[in-house]
Amino acid sequence: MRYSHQRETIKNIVLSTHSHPTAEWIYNETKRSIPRISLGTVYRNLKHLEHEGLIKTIHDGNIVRYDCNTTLHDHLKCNVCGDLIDINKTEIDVSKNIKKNFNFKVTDVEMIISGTCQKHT
Amino acid sequence: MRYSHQRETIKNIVLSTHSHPTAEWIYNETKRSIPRISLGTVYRNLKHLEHEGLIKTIHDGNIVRYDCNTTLHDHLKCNVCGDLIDINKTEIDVSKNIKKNFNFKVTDVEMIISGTCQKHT
DNA sequence: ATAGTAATAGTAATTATTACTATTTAATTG
DNA sequence: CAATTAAATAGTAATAATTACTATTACTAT
Repeated sequence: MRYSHQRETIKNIVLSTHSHPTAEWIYNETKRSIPRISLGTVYRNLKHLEHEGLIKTIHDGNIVRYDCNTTLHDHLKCNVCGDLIDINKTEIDVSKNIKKNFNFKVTDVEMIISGTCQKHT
Repeated sequence: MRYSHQRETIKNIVLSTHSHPTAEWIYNETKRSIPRISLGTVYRNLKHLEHEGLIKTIHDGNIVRYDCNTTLHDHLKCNVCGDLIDINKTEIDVSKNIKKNFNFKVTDVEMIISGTCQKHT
């Protein structure tokens, strides 16, 4: 992987926020220091960074977001303000704890566990 | 809600499969009995059916699927064949059980719990 | 310094979904 | 039953997010 100023800038921007930004937000932030950057460059480098394990893609409904927290964790999504709040795996083992620990009123849970099913053993 | 042959057909198709179909698949199935049906009609009626609580939307990465199982449950997604396997809430309380109960090798977990955060109390 | 090739900018293409509008059709009423 | 009314549809256009394409730029090794 050859050095590029654009990728370095994108990396620093994503790694410096915990706000789960979208590609569009990252694009606009990057434009502040590299005004002529291309949106395609942002997408390409986000893919590279994910492939290197530096960031993770998260699917917030049909909105794709990027997360600098690559540890195994989940999210609480507020339906009013849209915020995503990080929670650790251990904290969700009993879903009743969410109300107590986060003062968060749960209305829906969407979880997809990925892996390999029994057909491919 | 006025009766429509199109909506009735779409409803029957979605309710008769547990394969978590996409809008495109439902569109093609519906065309078999209503060849001139419009894709917009499919999307509009899937929204209606969801609004009535008859079906649920699930987000499989960036692919939107529809589920006739409206009970609170999650999914195992196989990275090899793409299948989504229904699992009940109680079965995931301890994630180690997944390997044992489903012979499913977990590589990633994506979960979003929706609701209202403490800022809106 | 130059050559070679990866990365970029800018634009076009693609895909999924929604919006729009003239026409059709289900329900209502006389 | 025929006429009326408004909801639903078909067909098409528009939108949004992402990817593909290509000529140009700029790292890096020699």
